[in-house]
Amino acid sequence: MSGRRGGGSGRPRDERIDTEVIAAVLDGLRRRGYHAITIDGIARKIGRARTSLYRRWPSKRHLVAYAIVGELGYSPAADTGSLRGDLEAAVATLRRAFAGPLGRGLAGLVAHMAQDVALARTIRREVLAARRQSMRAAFARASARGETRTGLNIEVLLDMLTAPFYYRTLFGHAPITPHMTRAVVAYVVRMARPEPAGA
Amino acid sequence: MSGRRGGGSGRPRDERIDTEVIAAVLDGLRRRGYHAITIDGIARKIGRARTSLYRRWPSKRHLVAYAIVGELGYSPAADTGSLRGDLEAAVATLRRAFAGPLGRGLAGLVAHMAQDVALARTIRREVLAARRQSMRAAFARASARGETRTGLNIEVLLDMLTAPFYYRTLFGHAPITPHMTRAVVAYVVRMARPEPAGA
Amino acid sequence: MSGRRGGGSGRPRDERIDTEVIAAVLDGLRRRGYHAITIDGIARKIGRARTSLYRRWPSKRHLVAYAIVGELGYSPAADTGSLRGDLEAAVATLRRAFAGPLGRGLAGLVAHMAQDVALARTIRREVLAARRQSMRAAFARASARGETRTGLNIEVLLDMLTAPFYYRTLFGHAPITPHMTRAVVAYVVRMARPEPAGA
Amino acid sequence: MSGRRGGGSGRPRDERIDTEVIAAVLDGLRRRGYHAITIDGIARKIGRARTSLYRRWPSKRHLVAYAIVGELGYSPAADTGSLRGDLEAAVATLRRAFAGPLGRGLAGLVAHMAQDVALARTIRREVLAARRQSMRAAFARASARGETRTGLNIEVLLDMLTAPFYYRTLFGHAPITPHMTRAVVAYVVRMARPEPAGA
DNA sequence: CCATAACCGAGACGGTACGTCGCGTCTTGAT
DNA sequence: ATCAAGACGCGACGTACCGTCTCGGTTATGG
Repeated sequence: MSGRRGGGSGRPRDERIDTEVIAAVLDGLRRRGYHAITIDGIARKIGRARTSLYRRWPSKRHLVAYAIVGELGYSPAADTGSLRGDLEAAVATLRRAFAGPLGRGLAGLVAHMAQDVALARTIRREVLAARRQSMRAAFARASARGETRTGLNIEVLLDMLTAPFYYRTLFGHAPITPHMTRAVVAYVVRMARPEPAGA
Repeated sequence: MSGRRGGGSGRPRDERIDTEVIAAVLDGLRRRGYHAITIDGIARKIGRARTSLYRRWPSKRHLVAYAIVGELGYSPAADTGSLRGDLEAAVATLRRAFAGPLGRGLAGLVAHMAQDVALARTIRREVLAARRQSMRAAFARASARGETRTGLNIEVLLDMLTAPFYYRTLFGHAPITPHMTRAVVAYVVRMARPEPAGA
Repeated sequence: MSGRRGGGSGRPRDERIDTEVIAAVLDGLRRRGYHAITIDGIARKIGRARTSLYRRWPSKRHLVAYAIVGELGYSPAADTGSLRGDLEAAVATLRRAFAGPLGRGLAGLVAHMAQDVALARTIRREVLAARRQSMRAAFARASARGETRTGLNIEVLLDMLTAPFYYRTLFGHAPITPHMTRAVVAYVVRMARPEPAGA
Repeated sequence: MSGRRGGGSGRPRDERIDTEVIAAVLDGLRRRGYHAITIDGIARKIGRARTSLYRRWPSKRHLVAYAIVGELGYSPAADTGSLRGDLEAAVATLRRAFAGPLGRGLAGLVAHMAQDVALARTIRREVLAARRQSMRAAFARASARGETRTGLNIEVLLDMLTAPFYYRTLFGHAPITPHMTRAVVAYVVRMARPEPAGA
């Protein structure tokens, strides 16, 4: 997402700039929110030239998206031995991410996705897809262990599992708490478990 | 939300302007998305003066929020006799709204909520709260009919029921279909139903 | 050259801004030369918004051209009773103009004329044409008085009369002095005078 | 003017680059004018590195000045036997030069002279001075032949002779034609000739 | 019936951020 | 020491909206 050079020719990029920029963006998100982020502001804060940012990211939205993607990272798809454990691990990374700068930045990111199809595609591929894949794997393991019934609509379950965290972050009608986190996972597990034997 | 004048004296407001503006905003949302909405653009499109818009709404975000709130409207809180029916009715209004201009405008609204606490409060109060209240009532009726078990975390259930629609609209990783709608409602109903008798 | 509004509608232009801008431009030309002129610098110097300049002139070159045209002004085409007197009066306005900010600005103006055909046309029309016309009239009066011979190539004479002032200003190989001014006029008069009777 | 390296060690300069650059600059001047000349553009056009240009000329204006000086060249100071012939020869080289890329480049050169005193000095020395010296020699020969009267202000005559060509080139109010060329020379010769005997 | 007050239209104003372009310098690896 | 490649710092450009303001002109209504 941050343009890379081809061969070994030419003066090499100063890797520190990348780090400084991302740090400044995340700090800006955390402290004042997305709308306060300015290319010029970032550049001045880290004492670099505006040009050096535009050399790496074609526009503000790409820059912020890049920072957010790095922050959200890739959930390690823990294998804890139980569906509940796996899902709680997956969801915990979401909760942690949203508690930091990402929480304030998410709304801005979403807005830019709406006006830049390519950006939206990238975010879906780089962030959402990876996380969903790891959660699908958790369901597959549970299925192999006989913990889940058949005919589940996994995609919908994944939405019901994760969407509430995005929703609460974006609309702020209720906080994301450990209790709420456990409740969501518990409900999903309940939906997925096999029919009781004597039915 | 659209500012009103004081006494009865003076030239009266031209009510048509309100209508024209809202229509133009929704049309703009539908056709080109939130970021393409411009106070000046709206004014030119309907052949009115910019002043006339600022006289009604203090800023662009208020205007757009007003248009969106009106479009989302208040879910009629249908009482169909069954929890599944009630929830499907409630969710159907969401689905319809997101299929129209609101779908494209949601991201922008969310972004402005993130930078304007007062606006966020208003949206939560005027839009989310009303819808949630009607759904809570549906759960209460179901409880009275003995359709649900006790100890349910209704707030979490409401999030799991509605968040997927916001989530899919904002991130676009999967479409909102009738099949998906039914699946979500079915899962929620399943989570809420009483324990099978012979357990 | 500075865009004018149509009817009487809308908030009227603040005429002071025009004056302040022109004064600042001329002062900048005089003190630091053309290349030091900056839209933003002008705006800051007079405490106005950059927008207010762009509202009047579409670009820096238009602004500077406008300032210069005003400064060069229109030579009043004095009628002193003799060709020498008329030409000296006409040339004197040139000399005065080039001694001020215009001298430093002329090179920049010329450069911009070379890259903007429309601007070049305007300058020729508004500045050169007017001055030449008044000098042509002086020759016509001299002709009526019998001071000049027939068959003169007036256009070439006008170039030989005025070009040296532009030339010395632009290339700086020699100063423009009263003595040089008189010499140029004297030579032109000599070229134009009738053949001596007994030839 | 094109910087030279020190000792004999190291990889030798590629002389072709000098030629390619100058050719590209003159071609750029001719086709799109001074403002379209770009260090980077030149380098790309000839497939060389920007560094190779900066190694030879310290800045864009030096490069262009160098190209122009070479193009204007040194007038051969012809000795045709008559003042008219000598001056026509001298002026013809001017006319030819201005008909080519130099014509479009002159304005830009003049602008850079205005903001770089050293450059201005160089141009005056390398270009103007040489040409004027050769024309002064022509006047000296004419004086020796008794073709001119005494007390002439040669410097002013030289300006009146050559300035019109610069002037018309820079302002474009009239073309430079053979007819106009002859007229200018004829007027200068007329100004310079001795007083008619019977006066 | 006519004065007042709020409206409407038009557009200038101050301001912020954007993304682009060109400059001239610096840093690298390879001839 | 050159060459090719390209990052870097810098400064200015012109654009786009924002939200505020100041005009002249319009229209109900209340003294």
